[in-house]
Amino acid sequence: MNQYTVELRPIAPFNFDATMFKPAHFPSADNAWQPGTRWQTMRWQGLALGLKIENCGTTNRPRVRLGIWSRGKLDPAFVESVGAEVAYRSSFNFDLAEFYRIGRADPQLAPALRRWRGLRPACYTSLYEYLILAIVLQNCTVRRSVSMMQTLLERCGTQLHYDGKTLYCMGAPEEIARVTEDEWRACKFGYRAKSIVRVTQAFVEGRIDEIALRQKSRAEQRAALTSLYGIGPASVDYILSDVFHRWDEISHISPWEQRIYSKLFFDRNPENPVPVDRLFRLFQKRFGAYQVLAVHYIWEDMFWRHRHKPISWLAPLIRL
DNA sequence: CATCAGGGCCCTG
DNA sequence: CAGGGCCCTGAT
Repeated sequence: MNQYTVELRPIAPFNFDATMFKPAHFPSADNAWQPGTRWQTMRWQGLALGLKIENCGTTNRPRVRLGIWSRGKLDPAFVESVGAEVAYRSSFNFDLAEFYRIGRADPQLAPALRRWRGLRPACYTSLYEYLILAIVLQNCTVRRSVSMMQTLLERCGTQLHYDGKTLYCMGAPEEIARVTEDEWRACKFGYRAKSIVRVTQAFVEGRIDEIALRQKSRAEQRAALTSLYGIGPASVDYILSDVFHRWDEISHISPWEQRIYSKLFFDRNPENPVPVDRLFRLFQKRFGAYQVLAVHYIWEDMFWRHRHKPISWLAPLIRL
């Protein structure tokens, strides 16, 4: 394996661990984390890369060392582009100042901002990989989603050994396209098999260009995503925020999130949740243009606390 | 054992 | 635009 290094400097403040590890995510064989280090595979321009993202700075003077492992040689421009993509995906260059100025006035948000100062939303995958994830999340428990992701990695992924880790890198759309709908059904993907095949086909045929879509309007992004078979309002809402960094709108709340939000924001018994319209109004009124960020901070704060010491009301709401 | 809802979406009427 | 069907799984 060839190895390369890039230095990155996120805008301060930067909380490395709260940005590079999200305790609410389920484990996946394409990444590993320990405090100060995230290992993450990445399919970039068709190449399977092993990344090591290391904290070399502090919250106020952030520095990140990005190690890149590759089977083939990489030219300097390619290496730079990997660095830029990692910075984009984890919002290294987003200035949190305005959000903090507004958020500090909110009595519920302020403590979370203090505890997690420098936390940024992060999506460690490409749009294509996120679409696949969105499909395997639909209508199933965490265990089943984990199993389907593992199947995808084992069947179509590339196993990488680097820096003492063994991780899978997700296959390119062309590789996933070699598996038929019937084969996915045999792997217990159920009706999602059809969605996997059709979304993959859209990428193989070049009908979706993630980089170009980043510059388009919200409406154009929504239309492009909705046109994909198996991608509806819930998946689109996650993608608009996680992949395209639109942090000013929450337009979909699923029942399990509704129960958690009801407890968090209204201290309601999750079995008797408040209507989603009330949640939408609350988010809009209290957090306005930063509602996705505000909810993310409160959400992550809850999951870090849960990880440290299980929260009794939360456990039954997470369907394992 | 049977039934059913579920971390959506598509399609039909 | 409301509601049934869809693959499976786990809860009852």
